[in-house]
Amino acid sequence: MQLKSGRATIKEVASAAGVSTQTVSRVINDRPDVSPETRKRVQKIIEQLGYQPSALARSLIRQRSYTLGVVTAGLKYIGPSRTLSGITGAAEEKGYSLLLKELPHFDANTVVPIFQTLFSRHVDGVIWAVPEVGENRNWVHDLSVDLDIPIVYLAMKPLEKISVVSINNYLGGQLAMTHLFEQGYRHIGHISGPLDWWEARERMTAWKDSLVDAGLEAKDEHWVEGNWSPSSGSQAIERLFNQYPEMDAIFVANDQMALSVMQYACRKRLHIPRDLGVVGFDDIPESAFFWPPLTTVHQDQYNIGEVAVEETIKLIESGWHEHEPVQPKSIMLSPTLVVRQSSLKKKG
Amino acid sequence: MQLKSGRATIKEVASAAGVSTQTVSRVINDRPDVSPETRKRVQKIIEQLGYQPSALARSLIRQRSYTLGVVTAGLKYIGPSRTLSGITGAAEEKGYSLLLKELPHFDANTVVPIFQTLFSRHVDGVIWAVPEVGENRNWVHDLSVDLDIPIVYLAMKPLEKISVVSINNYLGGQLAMTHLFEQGYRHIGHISGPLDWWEARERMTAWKDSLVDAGLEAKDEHWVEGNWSPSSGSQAIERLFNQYPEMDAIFVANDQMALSVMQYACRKRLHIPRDLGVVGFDDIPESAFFWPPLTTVHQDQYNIGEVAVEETIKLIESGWHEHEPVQPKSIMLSPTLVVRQSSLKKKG
DNA sequence: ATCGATATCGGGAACGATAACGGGAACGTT
DNA sequence: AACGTTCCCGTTATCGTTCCCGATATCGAT
Repeated sequence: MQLKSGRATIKEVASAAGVSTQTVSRVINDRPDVSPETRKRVQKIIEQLGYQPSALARSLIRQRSYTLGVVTAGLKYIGPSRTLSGITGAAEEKGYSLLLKELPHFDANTVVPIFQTLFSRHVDGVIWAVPEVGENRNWVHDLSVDLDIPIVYLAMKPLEKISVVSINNYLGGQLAMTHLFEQGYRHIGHISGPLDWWEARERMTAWKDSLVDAGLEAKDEHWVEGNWSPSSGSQAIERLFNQYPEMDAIFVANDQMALSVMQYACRKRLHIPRDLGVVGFDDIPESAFFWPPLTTVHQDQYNIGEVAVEETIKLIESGWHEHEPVQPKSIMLSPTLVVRQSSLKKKG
Repeated sequence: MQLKSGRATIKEVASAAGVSTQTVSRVINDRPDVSPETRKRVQKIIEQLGYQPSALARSLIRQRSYTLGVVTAGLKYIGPSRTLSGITGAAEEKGYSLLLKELPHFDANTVVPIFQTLFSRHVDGVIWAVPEVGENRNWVHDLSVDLDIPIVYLAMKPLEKISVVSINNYLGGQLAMTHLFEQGYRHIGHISGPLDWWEARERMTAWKDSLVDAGLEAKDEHWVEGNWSPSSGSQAIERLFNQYPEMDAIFVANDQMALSVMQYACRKRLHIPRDLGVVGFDDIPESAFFWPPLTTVHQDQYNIGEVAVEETIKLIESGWHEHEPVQPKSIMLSPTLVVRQSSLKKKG
């Protein structure tokens, strides 16, 4: 079959088949009132000309584009891109196309022009795949009031009356801490992510609450704020050991920082997990091949993207058949703990 | 300013301002024949209504959409997503939107429906950001003959009469090998990527040629094929040491596999770089924090995306002003060597 | 007073498709 | 024979813009 970049139009097909454009339209939309012979004849011409209906023209006349706007940030990190991958997969399956925008940074305040572009292209819905950092959530939310298309937010604090899909970061932190307790660690430090991130605050709070619930202390000297990067992890672990020499385990807010913690331990001749238990967060592919292999909280970022698409489309299409409008809701996905050697004091 | 998802149309603006739609059109396109007062009045109404011209309708009537189709694969890996990030950055800057498609795998033969979707949405050009694996290049190329919109290919072998943007993988391999020679290593093994990848073949050939050029042997027992993953690296290094016990250095085709080589060395009490020099490829962020830090070939994948967008737009817009049509060309970007401890035998 | 040039604006068609409606042919029903 | 159905297909209007052309007004020059 040949592709001619959609140059053939419905008119050419119509005149080649000796029918009206309306009839051609009926054929390509599988509508009933066309005689079998005519249908066959038209289909043959369509095949010959490599005709393909213009999605643009269609979007204009029907008032839907079957297009989703996706706003992301930090594609150079593995998390956001995995989520994006989930989005492309699910969108493809549902027959939706994607218009992609990427913020220059996580808390970039360039929201207005981005939404303008998306709206001018008549997207049916928007997936705001930008983690909640600083005030960025409010910038979007202020715009989206009274919007007549659905928005689904990712990786932010669940709120009333809007759709949010997030990993339960707090639960993830609890899983990590419970595991460390079970292994007999009692002096557990924490390297957090940057605290303007909602996800970092959740993980941090879980660390603190878990300690308190276990009747242990969570002093300010027991944790340090990092910025997700390996190099910030290096600095953090150094400071932390100065402030908290008795520390025998550490819950690190992501795997990249955990990696540099382990490198530090290696340099200082500290044995992991004997002298220091380490648990990370994210489960990046390298984690299983660190030395020792890293215990970490696994989150299925691909699945976040899939769920987001499904939610968005549900909201969109519920608007078509008026009877039972779907309400926005928040969805919390549960992470799991992957236990590897870096935290196995008991029988490691 | 309020956003109403583009509900206001040019007609409403026109009647609200008491002019024809034509005049409104002239105002929003900054055309001269409008009186200053009228212009101001129209602009005010536009502001009030939050009017935004429909990019869809525009794309239909002008015959260009200012939209690029981007086909990618393997977004769950860091390389493709960095490139995608470069694409979004450059496209944003040039005022183009992106329609994103992701192949389910690198050598998926679902090319036809993907192109159909893109064409039906009237993209002005396509960036084929899928590395050359197996026959996937031909599937696309067969379709793209006689196409009236430009296609720019990424990460594949340069060819006549088409536009390709690639990293010079062969040069990267040479950089790695030259460096190992300089450090005094003579028995250099190789773990390649999967050889249906063009990039893997290039790196492998560079390894082989470099050995031969240096008057050394490159036997079949001196290298093993991996599949980019850390676990394949584990298996490969094990096999390789059995086949090639004298090996004193190794050039690994990517950092993830190099990581597991180093983990293997750690288990076997081999000292890096003394007993085994290691050089990787990619320069993933973790590499600087492996133990020891990994010497690797750095490729600027973000820049590939940027260059691809620039090339595509150059080809597109050269078609508008007919006088000097730009010819497709191949661009090879040079990688650089990042020297870290894993290969510094001399003065490490 | 007439003409031509310039500035300003609007009408109609078109881009490629669909929805709503209407009309003719063939058929059966009364 | 008159009527209503059903099947099939075409006409017209529309989506939101822009382009081509023409219309009017103004003003200085003849």
